[in-house]
Amino acid sequence: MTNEEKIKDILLHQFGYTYFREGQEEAILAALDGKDTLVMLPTGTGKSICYQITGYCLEGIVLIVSPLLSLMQDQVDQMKRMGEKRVTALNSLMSSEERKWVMSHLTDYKFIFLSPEMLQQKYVLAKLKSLTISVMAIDEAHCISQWGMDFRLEYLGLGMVRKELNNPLTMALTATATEVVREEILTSLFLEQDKTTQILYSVDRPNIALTTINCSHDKDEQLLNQIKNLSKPGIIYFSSKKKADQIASWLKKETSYTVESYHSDIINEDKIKIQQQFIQNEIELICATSAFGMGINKENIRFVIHYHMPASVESYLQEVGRCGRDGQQSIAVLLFEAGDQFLQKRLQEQSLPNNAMLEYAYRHKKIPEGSCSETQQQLLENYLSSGTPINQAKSQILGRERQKDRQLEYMVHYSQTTDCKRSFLLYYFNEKLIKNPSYCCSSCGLDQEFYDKIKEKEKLTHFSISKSWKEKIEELFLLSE
DNA sequence: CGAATTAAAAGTACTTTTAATTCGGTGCAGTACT
Repeated sequence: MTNEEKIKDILLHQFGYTYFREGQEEAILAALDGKDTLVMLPTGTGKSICYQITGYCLEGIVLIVSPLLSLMQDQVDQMKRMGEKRVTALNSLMSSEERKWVMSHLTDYKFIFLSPEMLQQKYVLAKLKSLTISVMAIDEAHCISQWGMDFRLEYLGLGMVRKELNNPLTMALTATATEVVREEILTSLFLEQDKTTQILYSVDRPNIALTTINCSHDKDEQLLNQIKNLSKPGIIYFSSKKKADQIASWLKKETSYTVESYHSDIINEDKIKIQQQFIQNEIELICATSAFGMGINKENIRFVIHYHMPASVESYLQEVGRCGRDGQQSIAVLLFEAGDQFLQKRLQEQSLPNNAMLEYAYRHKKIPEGSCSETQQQLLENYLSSGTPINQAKSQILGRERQKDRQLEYMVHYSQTTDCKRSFLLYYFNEKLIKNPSYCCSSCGLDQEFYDKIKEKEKLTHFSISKSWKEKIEELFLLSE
Protein backbone atom coordinates (compact mmCIF):
# COMPACT_ATOMS: atom_id res chain seq x y z
CA MET A 1 0.00 0.00 0.00
CA THR A 2 1.36 3.43 -0.88
CA ASN A 3 1.50 6.16 1.74
CA GLU A 4 -1.30 7.92 -0.07
CA GLU A 5 -3.61 4.93 0.20
CA LYS A 6 -2.53 4.23 3.76
CA ILE A 7 -3.38 7.69 5.09
CA LYS A 8 -6.72 7.77 3.25
CA ASP A 9 -7.52 4.45 4.90
CA ILE A 10 -6.66 5.83 8.36
CA LEU A 11 -8.67 8.98 7.67
CA LEU A 12 -11.72 6.90 6.86
CA HIS A 13 -11.45 4.25 9.56
CA GLN A 14 -10.05 6.25 12.46
CA PHE A 15 -11.73 9.58 11.81
CA GLY A 16 -14.68 8.75 9.59
CA TYR A 17 -13.89 11.32 6.90
CA THR A 18 -13.91 10.44 3.22
CA TYR A 19 -11.63 13.25 2.04
CA PHE A 20 -8.86 15.52 3.32
CA ARG A 21 -9.28 19.25 3.78
CA GLU A 22 -6.85 21.46 1.92
CA GLY A 23 -3.28 21.12 3.07
CA GLN A 24 -3.70 18.11 5.33
CA GLU A 25 -2.68 15.41 2.89
CA GLU A 26 0.23 17.49 1.60
CA ALA A 27 1.53 17.99 5.15
CA ILE A 28 1.23 14.33 6.14
CA LEU A 29 2.87 13.05 2.95
CA ALA A 30 5.77 15.47 3.35
CA ALA A 31 6.26 14.31 6.94
CA LEU A 32 6.09 10.64 5.95
CA ASP A 33 8.72 11.44 3.35
CA GLY A 34 10.98 12.36 6.28
CA LYS A 35 10.69 16.14 5.88
CA ASP A 36 10.34 18.52 8.81
CA THR A 37 7.32 20.70 8.14
CA LEU A 38 5.87 24.08 8.95
CA VAL A 39 2.13 23.90 8.42
CA MET A 40 0.12 27.09 8.15
CA LEU A 41 -3.58 26.38 7.65
CA PRO A 42 -6.59 28.58 8.48
CA THR A 43 -8.24 28.18 11.90
CA GLY A 44 -10.54 25.22 12.28
CA THR A 45 -9.37 23.23 9.29
CA GLY A 46 -8.11 20.31 11.33
CA LYS A 47 -4.44 20.84 11.95
CA SER A 48 -4.38 18.15 14.62
CA ILE A 49 -5.21 15.46 12.06
CA CYS A 50 -1.86 16.21 10.43
CA TYR A 51 0.27 15.02 13.34
CA GLN A 52 -2.18 12.32 14.40
CA ILE A 53 -2.22 10.49 11.08
CA THR A 54 1.53 10.95 10.64
CA GLY A 55 1.92 9.38 14.09
CA TYR A 56 -0.28 6.40 13.20
CA CYS A 57 1.90 5.62 10.22
CA LEU A 58 5.17 5.62 12.16
CA GLU A 59 6.72 3.61 14.98
CA GLY A 60 7.18 5.50 18.23
CA ILE A 61 5.65 8.17 20.39
CA VAL A 62 4.14 11.47 19.19
CA LEU A 63 4.98 14.42 21.43
CA ILE A 64 2.65 17.38 21.14
CA VAL A 65 3.76 20.69 22.61
CA SER A 66 0.72 22.73 23.55
CA PRO A 67 0.59 26.25 25.04
CA LEU A 68 -2.36 25.88 27.43
CA LEU A 69 -3.32 23.24 29.95
CA SER A 70 -7.00 23.56 29.09
CA LEU A 71 -6.21 23.07 25.42
CA MET A 72 -4.28 19.89 26.21
CA GLN A 73 -7.13 18.57 28.28
CA ASP A 74 -9.61 19.22 25.44
CA GLN A 75 -7.42 17.49 22.89
CA VAL A 76 -6.86 14.45 25.10
CA ASP A 77 -10.58 14.13 25.80
CA GLN A 78 -11.44 14.55 22.14
CA MET A 79 -8.99 11.86 21.05
CA LYS A 80 -10.33 9.53 23.73
CA ARG A 81 -13.84 10.12 22.44
CA MET A 82 -12.58 9.16 18.99
CA GLY A 83 -11.54 5.83 20.46
CA GLU A 84 -7.80 6.38 21.01
CA LYS A 85 -6.87 5.06 24.45
CA ARG A 86 -3.09 5.48 24.19
CA VAL A 87 -3.22 9.24 24.74
CA THR A 88 -2.34 11.30 27.80
CA ALA A 89 -1.14 14.67 28.99
CA LEU A 90 1.73 15.30 31.36
CA ASN A 91 1.17 18.43 33.42
CA SER A 92 0.80 20.02 36.84
CA LEU A 93 -2.95 19.47 36.96
CA MET A 94 -2.32 15.77 37.54
CA SER A 95 -1.58 14.46 41.01
CA SER A 96 2.01 13.39 41.61
CA GLU A 97 0.96 9.73 41.79
CA GLU A 98 -0.82 10.01 38.49
CA ARG A 99 2.20 11.68 36.96
CA LYS A 100 4.56 9.04 38.33
CA TRP A 101 2.39 6.29 36.91
CA VAL A 102 2.36 7.90 33.45
CA MET A 103 6.12 8.54 33.64
CA SER A 104 6.83 4.89 34.35
CA HIS A 105 4.49 3.64 31.61
CA LEU A 106 5.40 6.07 28.83
CA THR A 107 5.83 3.31 26.27
CA ASP A 108 2.16 2.34 26.68
CA TYR A 109 1.18 5.65 25.11
CA LYS A 110 1.20 6.76 21.50
CA PHE A 111 0.36 10.46 21.98
CA ILE A 112 1.68 12.61 24.82
CA PHE A 113 0.68 16.25 25.26
CA LEU A 114 2.91 18.56 27.28
CA SER A 115 3.81 22.22 27.79
CA PRO A 116 7.21 23.62 26.85
CA GLU A 117 7.87 24.06 30.59
CA MET A 118 7.17 20.43 31.41
CA LEU A 119 9.23 19.29 28.46
CA GLN A 120 12.22 21.11 29.92
CA GLN A 121 11.97 19.54 33.37
CA LYS A 122 15.15 17.48 33.72
CA TYR A 123 13.45 14.25 34.79
CA VAL A 124 10.99 14.44 31.87
CA LEU A 125 13.59 15.15 29.21
CA ALA A 126 15.92 12.46 30.56
CA LYS A 127 13.13 9.88 30.39
CA LEU A 128 12.04 10.90 26.89
CA LYS A 129 15.61 10.63 25.62
CA SER A 130 15.50 6.89 26.16
CA LEU A 131 12.39 6.45 23.99
CA THR A 132 11.68 6.46 20.29
CA ILE A 133 9.99 9.72 19.31
CA SER A 134 8.29 9.48 15.93
CA VAL A 135 7.00 13.06 15.68
CA MET A 136 7.50 16.22 17.70
CA ALA A 137 4.52 18.47 16.95
CA ILE A 138 4.50 22.12 18.03
CA ASP A 139 0.90 23.29 18.16
CA GLU A 140 0.20 27.06 17.91
CA ALA A 141 3.81 27.50 16.85
CA HIS A 142 3.49 31.28 16.53
CA CYS A 143 3.76 31.32 20.34
CA ILE A 144 7.49 30.80 19.84
CA SER A 145 7.81 34.28 18.41
CA GLN A 146 4.85 35.88 20.20
CA TRP A 147 5.72 34.68 23.71
CA GLY A 148 9.21 33.20 23.58
CA MET A 149 11.14 36.48 23.51
CA ASP A 150 9.82 37.82 26.80
CA PHE A 151 6.71 36.25 28.28
CA ARG A 152 7.38 32.50 28.24
CA LEU A 153 11.07 32.06 27.65
CA GLU A 154 10.74 28.26 27.69
CA TYR A 155 9.31 28.58 24.18
CA LEU A 156 12.78 29.52 23.00
CA GLY A 157 14.21 26.40 24.65
CA LEU A 158 12.34 24.05 22.33
CA GLY A 159 15.25 24.02 19.88
CA MET A 160 17.60 22.66 22.55
CA VAL A 161 14.99 20.06 23.54
CA ARG A 162 14.74 18.96 19.96
CA LYS A 163 18.51 18.60 19.76
CA GLU A 164 18.60 16.64 23.04
CA LEU A 165 15.98 14.27 21.66
CA ASN A 166 18.25 13.67 18.67
CA ASN A 167 16.32 15.81 16.19
CA PRO A 168 13.04 13.91 15.82
CA LEU A 169 10.79 14.53 12.82
CA THR A 170 9.23 17.91 13.56
CA MET A 171 5.91 19.47 12.60
CA ALA A 172 5.20 23.09 13.56
CA LEU A 173 1.56 24.15 13.14
CA THR A 174 -0.05 27.58 13.15
CA ALA A 175 -2.88 29.55 11.55
CA THR A 176 -1.21 32.93 11.11
CA ALA A 177 2.47 33.71 10.74
CA THR A 178 4.21 36.32 8.64
CA GLU A 179 7.37 35.40 6.81
CA VAL A 180 9.42 36.92 9.63
CA VAL A 181 7.57 34.88 12.25
CA ARG A 182 7.97 31.73 10.19
CA GLU A 183 11.71 32.35 10.04
CA GLU A 184 11.78 32.87 13.81
CA ILE A 185 9.98 29.56 14.29
CA LEU A 186 12.46 27.73 12.07
CA THR A 187 15.61 29.23 13.59
CA SER A 188 14.54 28.72 17.18
CA LEU A 189 13.70 25.08 16.48
CA PHE A 190 17.04 24.71 14.65
CA LEU A 191 15.22 23.74 11.48
CA GLU A 192 17.07 24.41 8.26
CA GLN A 193 15.13 26.52 5.80
CA ASP A 194 15.98 24.50 2.71
CA LYS A 195 15.30 21.14 4.34
CA THR A 196 11.92 22.10 5.79
CA THR A 197 8.74 21.81 3.78
CA GLN A 198 6.44 24.76 4.30
CA ILE A 199 2.76 24.12 3.65
CA LEU A 200 1.25 27.57 3.39
CA TYR A 201 -2.32 28.57 2.71
CA SER A 202 -3.82 32.04 2.53
CA VAL A 203 -4.67 33.76 5.77
CA ASP A 204 -7.58 35.52 4.04
CA ARG A 205 -11.07 34.87 5.38
CA PRO A 206 -13.40 36.20 2.68
CA ASN A 207 -16.54 35.79 4.81
CA ILE A 208 -15.27 38.23 7.44
CA ALA A 209 -15.92 41.86 6.53
CA LEU A 210 -13.30 44.23 7.94
CA THR A 211 -14.30 47.61 9.32
CA THR A 212 -12.75 50.41 11.33
CA ILE A 213 -14.64 53.17 13.11
CA ASN A 214 -12.83 56.33 14.14
CA CYS A 215 -14.21 57.44 17.50
CA SER A 216 -13.88 60.69 19.38
CA HIS A 217 -15.00 60.33 22.99
CA ASP A 218 -17.97 58.24 21.87
CA LYS A 219 -16.51 54.76 21.87
CA ASP A 220 -19.05 53.33 24.32
CA GLU A 221 -21.97 54.59 22.23
CA GLN A 222 -20.39 53.31 19.03
CA LEU A 223 -19.89 49.94 20.69
CA LEU A 224 -23.49 49.75 21.87
CA ASN A 225 -24.69 50.78 18.44
CA GLN A 226 -22.66 48.03 16.76
CA ILE A 227 -23.79 45.37 19.21
CA LYS A 228 -27.43 46.28 18.70
CA ASN A 229 -27.07 46.07 14.93
CA LEU A 230 -25.12 42.84 14.70
CA SER A 231 -26.27 39.34 15.28
CA LYS A 232 -24.89 37.45 18.22
CA PRO A 233 -22.81 35.70 19.54
CA GLY A 234 -19.75 37.94 19.50
CA ILE A 235 -16.48 38.73 21.25
CA ILE A 236 -15.36 42.19 22.36
CA TYR A 237 -11.63 42.48 22.94
CA PHE A 238 -9.98 44.85 25.43
CA SER A 239 -6.39 45.47 26.45
CA SER A 240 -7.39 46.14 30.04
CA LYS A 241 -9.03 43.75 32.48
CA LYS A 242 -10.64 46.62 34.35
CA LYS A 243 -12.22 48.04 31.22
CA ALA A 244 -13.47 44.60 30.18
CA ASP A 245 -15.20 44.17 33.55
CA GLN A 246 -16.56 47.68 33.45
CA ILE A 247 -18.08 47.42 29.98
CA ALA A 248 -19.44 43.95 30.72
CA SER A 249 -21.42 45.18 33.71
CA TRP A 250 -22.50 48.30 31.82
CA LEU A 251 -23.84 46.14 28.99
CA LYS A 252 -25.64 43.92 31.49
CA LYS A 253 -27.35 46.99 32.88
CA GLU A 254 -27.98 48.75 29.60
CA THR A 255 -29.16 45.79 27.51
CA SER A 256 -30.83 42.45 27.97
CA TYR A 257 -28.01 40.44 26.41
CA THR A 258 -26.20 37.79 28.39
CA VAL A 259 -22.67 39.11 28.94
CA GLU A 260 -19.62 37.84 30.81
CA SER A 261 -16.10 39.16 31.11
CA TYR A 262 -13.07 36.91 30.74
CA HIS A 263 -9.44 37.57 31.64
CA SER A 264 -6.56 36.18 33.68
CA ASP A 265 -8.07 37.25 37.02
CA ILE A 266 -11.04 34.93 36.52
CA ILE A 267 -10.46 31.74 38.48
CA ASN A 268 -9.94 28.64 36.39
CA GLU A 269 -13.20 27.01 37.30
CA ASP A 270 -15.17 30.05 36.13
CA LYS A 271 -13.09 30.31 32.95
CA ILE A 272 -14.15 26.80 31.98
CA LYS A 273 -17.75 27.52 32.88
CA ILE A 274 -17.84 30.71 30.81
CA GLN A 275 -16.27 28.96 27.81
CA GLN A 276 -18.79 26.14 28.02
CA GLN A 277 -21.74 28.49 28.30
CA PHE A 278 -20.48 30.55 25.37
CA ILE A 279 -20.07 27.45 23.22
CA GLN A 280 -23.56 26.26 24.15
CA ASN A 281 -25.11 29.62 23.19
CA GLU A 282 -26.01 30.51 26.76
CA ILE A 283 -23.84 33.61 26.67
CA GLU A 284 -24.19 36.07 23.79
CA LEU A 285 -21.32 38.47 24.45
CA ILE A 286 -17.87 37.97 25.94
CA CYS A 287 -15.84 40.99 27.05
CA ALA A 288 -12.33 39.62 27.03
CA THR A 289 -8.64 40.33 27.06
CA SER A 290 -6.23 38.39 24.89
CA ALA A 291 -6.56 35.54 27.41
CA PHE A 292 -9.71 34.44 25.60
CA GLY A 293 -9.74 32.59 22.34
CA MET A 294 -7.02 30.05 21.80
CA GLY A 295 -8.67 26.66 21.49
CA ILE A 296 -12.21 28.02 21.42
CA ASN A 297 -13.89 25.74 18.93
CA LYS A 298 -17.05 27.62 18.14
CA GLU A 299 -18.36 27.78 14.63
CA ASN A 300 -21.03 30.46 14.76
CA ILE A 301 -19.34 33.52 16.27
CA ARG A 302 -20.74 36.36 14.16
CA PHE A 303 -18.49 39.27 15.11
CA VAL A 304 -15.30 40.30 16.83
CA ILE A 305 -15.15 43.90 18.02
CA HIS A 306 -11.93 45.45 19.24
CA TYR A 307 -12.52 48.14 21.86
CA HIS A 308 -8.73 48.43 22.05
CA MET A 309 -6.47 47.47 19.19
CA PRO A 310 -3.99 44.65 19.83
CA ALA A 311 -0.20 45.03 19.69
CA SER A 312 0.27 43.73 16.17
CA VAL A 313 -1.45 42.90 12.92
CA GLU A 314 -0.66 39.20 13.59
CA SER A 315 -2.55 39.29 16.88
CA TYR A 316 -5.37 41.20 15.23
CA LEU A 317 -5.82 38.61 12.50
CA GLN A 318 -5.58 35.81 15.03
CA GLU A 319 -8.35 37.32 17.14
CA VAL A 320 -10.52 38.34 14.21
CA GLY A 321 -10.19 34.83 12.78
CA ARG A 322 -12.26 33.44 15.63
CA CYS A 323 -15.51 34.51 14.00
CA GLY A 324 -17.19 33.00 10.99
CA ARG A 325 -15.64 29.54 11.11
CA ASP A 326 -18.89 28.13 9.73
CA GLY A 327 -18.28 30.15 6.58
CA GLN A 328 -21.30 32.39 7.17
CA GLN A 329 -21.01 36.16 6.74
CA SER A 330 -19.32 37.71 9.79
CA ILE A 331 -17.68 41.00 10.66
CA ALA A 332 -14.64 42.41 12.45
CA VAL A 333 -14.96 45.93 13.86
CA LEU A 334 -12.03 47.95 15.15
CA LEU A 335 -13.00 50.91 17.31
CA PHE A 336 -10.12 53.35 17.09
CA GLU A 337 -9.54 56.55 18.97
CA ALA A 338 -6.47 58.76 18.57
CA GLY A 339 -4.00 57.81 21.31
CA ASP A 340 -5.11 54.21 21.68
CA GLN A 341 -1.67 53.05 20.64
CA PHE A 342 -0.12 54.46 23.83
CA LEU A 343 -1.90 51.83 25.90
CA GLN A 344 -0.07 49.14 23.95
CA LYS A 345 3.14 51.15 24.19
CA ARG A 346 2.81 51.16 27.98
CA LEU A 347 2.27 47.42 28.12
CA GLN A 348 5.27 46.97 25.92
CA GLU A 349 7.46 49.11 28.17
CA GLN A 350 6.69 47.08 31.22
CA SER A 351 7.38 43.77 29.55
CA LEU A 352 11.01 44.58 28.72
CA PRO A 353 13.59 45.79 31.29
CA ASN A 354 14.99 49.28 30.72
CA ASN A 355 18.67 50.28 30.79
CA ALA A 356 18.64 51.27 34.47
CA MET A 357 17.29 47.84 35.46
CA LEU A 358 19.84 46.06 33.28
CA GLU A 359 22.75 48.01 34.72
CA TYR A 360 21.58 47.49 38.30
CA ALA A 361 21.15 43.77 37.72
CA TYR A 362 24.58 43.37 36.14
CA ARG A 363 26.33 45.48 38.78
CA HIS A 364 24.76 43.85 41.82
CA LYS A 365 24.25 40.40 40.30
CA LYS A 366 20.66 40.48 41.44
CA ILE A 367 17.28 41.74 40.27
CA PRO A 368 16.18 45.22 41.45
CA GLU A 369 13.38 44.75 43.93
CA GLY A 370 9.92 46.20 43.72
CA SER A 371 10.22 48.13 40.48
CA CYS A 372 10.24 45.16 38.08
CA SER A 373 7.29 43.41 36.52
CA GLU A 374 7.30 39.62 36.50
CA THR A 375 8.32 39.38 32.87
CA GLN A 376 11.12 41.91 33.37
CA GLN A 377 12.45 39.86 36.30
CA GLN A 378 12.33 36.68 34.23
CA LEU A 379 14.27 38.20 31.40
CA LEU A 380 16.91 39.72 33.71
CA GLU A 381 17.38 36.43 35.55
CA ASN A 382 17.76 34.69 32.24
CA TYR A 383 20.44 37.11 31.07
CA LEU A 384 22.35 36.84 34.37
CA SER A 385 22.28 33.06 34.55
CA SER A 386 23.25 32.58 30.91
CA GLY A 387 26.21 34.95 31.31
CA THR A 388 25.19 37.09 28.34
CA PRO A 389 27.43 40.21 28.13
CA ILE A 390 25.53 43.35 29.11
CA ASN A 391 26.04 45.02 25.74
CA GLN A 392 24.61 42.06 23.94
CA ALA A 393 21.60 42.06 26.29
CA LYS A 394 21.12 45.77 25.69
CA SER A 395 21.17 45.48 21.94
CA GLN A 396 18.85 42.48 22.00
CA ILE A 397 16.31 44.39 24.05
CA LEU A 398 16.66 47.45 21.85
CA GLY A 399 16.07 45.32 18.78
CA ARG A 400 13.01 43.77 20.35
CA GLU A 401 11.66 47.21 21.26
CA ARG A 402 12.12 48.44 17.71
CA GLN A 403 10.37 45.36 16.38
CA LYS A 404 7.42 45.89 18.71
CA ASP A 405 7.26 49.58 17.76
CA ARG A 406 7.14 48.64 14.10
CA GLN A 407 4.38 46.12 14.68
CA LEU A 408 2.34 48.69 16.56
CA GLU A 409 2.91 51.23 13.82
CA TYR A 410 1.52 48.83 11.23
CA MET A 411 -1.51 48.24 13.40
CA VAL A 412 -2.20 51.99 13.62
CA HIS A 413 -1.65 52.26 9.90
CA TYR A 414 -4.23 49.52 9.32
CA SER A 415 -6.78 51.40 11.38
CA GLN A 416 -6.23 54.65 9.50
CA THR A 417 -5.74 53.55 5.93
CA THR A 418 -8.45 54.51 3.49
CA ASP A 419 -7.19 51.92 1.04
CA CYS A 420 -8.69 48.44 1.08
CA LYS A 421 -8.23 46.94 4.56
CA ARG A 422 -8.15 43.41 3.23
CA SER A 423 -5.42 44.21 0.74
CA PHE A 424 -3.46 45.84 3.56
CA LEU A 425 -3.70 42.76 5.79
CA LEU A 426 -2.79 40.40 3.00
CA TYR A 427 0.09 42.60 1.93
CA TYR A 428 1.38 42.41 5.51
CA PHE A 429 1.37 38.62 5.16
CA ASN A 430 3.06 38.87 1.78
CA GLU A 431 -0.07 37.92 -0.11
CA LYS A 432 -1.91 39.67 -2.93
CA LEU A 433 -5.68 40.06 -2.88
CA ILE A 434 -6.92 38.47 -6.08
CA LYS A 435 -10.62 39.15 -5.82
CA ASN A 436 -12.49 41.35 -3.34
CA PRO A 437 -15.44 39.60 -1.74
CA SER A 438 -18.73 41.45 -2.20
CA TYR A 439 -18.67 42.56 1.43
CA CYS A 440 -15.02 43.48 1.77
CA CYS A 441 -14.21 46.30 4.17
CA SER A 442 -15.10 49.79 5.36
CA SER A 443 -12.77 51.35 2.80
CA CYS A 444 -14.44 49.49 -0.05
CA GLY A 445 -17.84 50.37 1.43
CA LEU A 446 -20.48 48.35 3.25
CA ASP A 447 -24.08 49.35 2.68
CA GLN A 448 -27.28 48.73 4.64
CA GLU A 449 -27.89 45.58 2.63
CA PHE A 450 -24.87 44.07 4.38
CA TYR A 451 -26.26 44.74 7.85
CA ASP A 452 -29.66 43.42 6.82
CA LYS A 453 -28.05 40.25 5.57
CA ILE A 454 -26.15 39.77 8.83
CA LYS A 455 -29.25 40.46 10.88
CA GLU A 456 -31.10 37.77 8.95
CA LYS A 457 -28.71 35.15 10.26
CA GLU A 458 -29.55 35.91 13.86
CA LYS A 459 -32.84 34.10 13.64
CA LEU A 460 -30.95 30.90 12.94
CA THR A 461 -29.06 30.85 16.24
CA HIS A 462 -31.12 29.71 19.14
CA PHE A 463 -30.13 31.13 22.50
CA SER A 464 -31.16 29.11 25.48
CA ILE A 465 -31.74 30.99 28.67
CA SER A 466 -29.71 29.25 31.31
CA LYS A 467 -31.81 27.57 33.94
CA SER A 468 -31.19 27.17 37.62
CA TRP A 469 -30.43 23.67 38.91
CA LYS A 470 -33.86 23.58 40.54
CA GLU A 471 -35.59 24.08 37.22
CA LYS A 472 -33.36 21.49 35.58
CA ILE A 473 -34.17 18.89 38.26
CA GLU A 474 -37.88 19.67 38.07
CA GLU A 475 -37.69 19.14 34.34
CA LEU A 476 -36.05 15.73 34.87
CA PHE A 477 -38.78 14.69 37.29
CA LEU A 478 -41.46 15.77 34.85
CA LEU A 479 -39.82 13.75 32.12
CA SER A 480 -39.71 10.59 34.22
CA GLU A 481 -43.35 10.78 35.23
C1' DC B 1 -4.65 82.42 43.35
C1' DG B 2 -1.05 79.84 41.16
C1' DA B 3 2.37 76.29 41.35
C1' DA B 4 3.81 71.85 42.75
C1' DT B 5 3.00 67.33 44.12
C1' DT B 6 0.55 63.05 43.91
C1' DA B 7 -2.08 59.03 42.52
C1' DA B 8 -2.48 55.28 39.51
C1' DA B 9 0.01 52.38 36.60
C1' DA B 10 -3.57 49.01 31.68
C1' DG B 11 -2.05 42.01 28.73
C1' DT B 12 -0.68 36.97 27.79
C1' DA B 13 1.05 30.88 31.40
C1' DC B 14 3.27 27.19 33.49
C1' DT B 15 5.63 24.75 37.54
C1' DT B 16 6.87 23.54 42.30
C1' DT B 17 7.35 24.48 47.01
C1' DT B 18 6.04 26.54 51.29
C1' DA B 19 3.40 29.08 54.62
C1' DA B 20 -0.98 30.57 56.24
C1' DT B 21 -5.76 30.12 56.60
C1' DT B 22 -10.08 27.75 56.56
C1' DC B 23 -13.18 23.81 57.22
C1' DG B 24 -15.35 19.90 59.14
C1' DG B 25 -15.72 16.30 62.33
C1' DT B 26 -15.08 14.42 67.02
C1' DG B 27 -14.55 14.09 71.89
C1' DC B 28 -14.92 16.17 76.12
C1' DA B 29 -16.32 19.30 79.66
C1' DG B 30 -19.29 22.60 81.50
C1' DT B 31 -23.93 24.31 81.98
C1' DA B 32 -28.88 24.43 82.05
C1' DC B 33 -32.95 22.04 82.45
C1' DT B 34 -36.11 18.18 83.79
